[in-house]
Amino acid sequence: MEQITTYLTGLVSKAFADCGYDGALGGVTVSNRPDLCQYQCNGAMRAAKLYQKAPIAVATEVAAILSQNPAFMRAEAVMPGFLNLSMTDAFLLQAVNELAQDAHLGVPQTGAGKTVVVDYGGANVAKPLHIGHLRSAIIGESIKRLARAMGYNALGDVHLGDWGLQMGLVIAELQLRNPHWRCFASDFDPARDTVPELQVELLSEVYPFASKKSKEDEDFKKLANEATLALQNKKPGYYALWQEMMRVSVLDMKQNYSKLNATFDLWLGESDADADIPALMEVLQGKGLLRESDGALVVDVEEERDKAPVPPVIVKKSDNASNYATTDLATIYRREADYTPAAIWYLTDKRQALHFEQLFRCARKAQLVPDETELVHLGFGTMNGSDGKPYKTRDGGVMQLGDFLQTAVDAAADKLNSSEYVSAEQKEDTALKLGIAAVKFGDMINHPTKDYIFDLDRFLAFEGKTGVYILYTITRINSILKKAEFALKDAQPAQTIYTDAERELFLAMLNSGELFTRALAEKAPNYICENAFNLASLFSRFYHDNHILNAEDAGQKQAWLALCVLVKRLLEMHMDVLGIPTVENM
RNA sequence: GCGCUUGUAGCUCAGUCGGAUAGAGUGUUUGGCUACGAACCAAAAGGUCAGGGGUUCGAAUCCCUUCAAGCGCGCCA
Repeated sequence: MEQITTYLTGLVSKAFADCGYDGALGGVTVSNRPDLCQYQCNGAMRAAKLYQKAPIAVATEVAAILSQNPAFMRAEAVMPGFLNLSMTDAFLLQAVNELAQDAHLGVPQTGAGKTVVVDYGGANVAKPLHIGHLRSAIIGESIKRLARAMGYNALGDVHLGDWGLQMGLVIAELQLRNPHWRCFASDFDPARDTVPELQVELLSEVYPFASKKSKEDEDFKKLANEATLALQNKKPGYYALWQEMMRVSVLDMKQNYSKLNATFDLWLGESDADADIPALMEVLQGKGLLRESDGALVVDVEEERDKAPVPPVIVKKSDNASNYATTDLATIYRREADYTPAAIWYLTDKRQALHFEQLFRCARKAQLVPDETELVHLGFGTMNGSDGKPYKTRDGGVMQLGDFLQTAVDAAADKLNSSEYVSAEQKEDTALKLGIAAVKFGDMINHPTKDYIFDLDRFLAFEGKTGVYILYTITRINSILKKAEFALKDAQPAQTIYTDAERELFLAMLNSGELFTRALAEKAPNYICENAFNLASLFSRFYHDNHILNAEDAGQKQAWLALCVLVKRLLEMHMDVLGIPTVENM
C-alpha cells in the first residue's frame, strides 16, 4: 500500500504546482512536532528563495488549496513558513483499515523481483565463535530478513574463512605435533588411509597458538605458508585433514548460529571459490589488468580522486597461493553466474573497509558484474570494553559466543522462576527466547556502523528499551485476547477513534513502513528496534489508561480488541525482521 | 606521516533532505497495583550537541580549523 507521506507529497506537490511553483517543493514528512501537526512540509521556505517571496505567503497560498480537501482536518501555514498538516479521523481510520488488510502490513515492496546476496557470518574455520562474531551474525540476519520483508529474494551466505593462511597455520602446527599421522605421510591415500577424528576444543587451542607463533617464528610462518599453498593445491593428506577440520567446525558453528536464530541459505566459503579462480584469472588477464610486482600478481586500482594512496590488489601471492582478494573476486564471479544479483552486501568489521574498496574497484575494472549491480560493504563497529578498547573478559581472554548467550539465558531463567505464567515445561524454551531477545535487541539498538561500549549488565537488563519489553507487551496482548476469546479473524474495521492514545498509535503504525524503507536504505536495524519500542510504548500507555475488557460499549470493545490484534501483528513483524522469536507467555 | 571514523544529559545511546521547544533508556527523586500481566505507567530534575570560526531566514546536522579518541595504510582476513 502507498505510504501516507507519499500520498500527501502527491497532494502538496500538486498544490504547489497549482500556485505556480515547482511541484518538487511539496515533499511531506512525518511531523517532528506532534503537538502541532501530524505531517509537515517545509517547501515554502525553499520556495521563498526561488521566487523572491515571503515564505509565509507561499505557505498560505498552498494551505488555501489543501484546505479544500476534506481529508485534512487542518492544513495551515505557520510562521516562518511551515505547512502543518493533520488528517481527519475518518482518513486515518480508512488508512489503518487498509493497513490491516495489506498482506505486508504497509511495508513497501520495493525489492520485488530483485535478488540480493547477503554475505555475513564470515567466521573462520578452526576458530571458535566469540562475541566479535555476534554483530555480523545478528545484523546480517536482520538485514537479510528486512530485505525479504520488502520483497527481495535475499540469500544469506555464511562465507566461511576456510581457504587462507589460517588453515595452513593449523595444519602446520598439527603436523609438528603429530608427525606420525598418516595424513602427513607422502604416500597418503584417501581411499585407504583415514585422518584422526578432531575435536573443536583442539582446534580452538591450536589456532591462536599457531597464529601467535607465526608472528614470532619466521621458520614456522614459512611452514604455514607452504601448507596453505599445498592445501590449495589439494595435497591429498592435507585436503583430507582439512575436510575433517571443516566437519567439526561447521557442526559447532551451526549450533551456535542456530542458537542466535541465524540461518543461512548458503553454507559456502572461500574454498568454494577455488574452482572459479582459473576463470577469474583468465578474465583479469584478458582485460590486461594483471601486473607482476615483487613476484606477486597485482591489479592496480588507484583513482585520480584518491586523497590517499590505494595499494594494488594482490590476486596471487609471490608463492602462487591465493588470498582473501582472490577468493572474494572469484566468489563475485560465481554469484553473478549463479544468481545475477541486483546487489551483494557484505557485513564485516569496518576495519576491512579498505579491502572492500579495493575489491569492488577491481571487480568493476574486470566487469565481473554489470555496472548497475550494487556492491556494498557494511562495516560494523566493534564492541569495546568500558576502556574504549575491544572487549576482553576479566582474565584478558575473549568471551565465547556460547558462554555469553548462556549468561543471558540463565539470567532470564532466574527471572522466570517468579513467573506464574510459565509452566515448568515451557521454562527452558522461554528462557532461551528471552535471552536471545535481550542479546540481539541490545546489540541492534545501536547504530551498526558505530563502535559501542559492551556492558554485560545492560544485556541482562529486562526493563526499559529492551527486546524483553517488546515481548512482554505482546504477552499482555495475548492475555487480553485470550480472556476476550477474541480471534484474529474477528477483527472488524474500526469506525471511531476514542482516545488520543489510539490516534497516536494509529499514526505510528501508519508511519512504520517509512521506517522500514529508511532501515533498508541505511541497512540499519536500529530503526526497526526504535519503531518496535515506540509502538510497544504507545500501546502500554493506551493499555494503562483504558481498560479494554471493560469498554463502555460493544463497539468500543471490538475496536480496541481489533487494535490489540493489529499492534500484535506489527510487533511480531518487527521482531521477525530482527530475527527475535516471540513468546506466548513469560 | 597520510587517510577514514567518532565526540550529544551522571552512564549507554538515538537524532531524517539543514527546520519549530535537541530526544530515549538507565540512574536519581516522587506518585500509581481490591480493573485486562507493575518485566508496567505517570511526573520532576538533568544539555556550552568537544572548543573556535564560517555559510544560511534557520546548524547537533554543511564548510574551515583546533583538541581528544579509535581504526586503516602490499602478499592476514
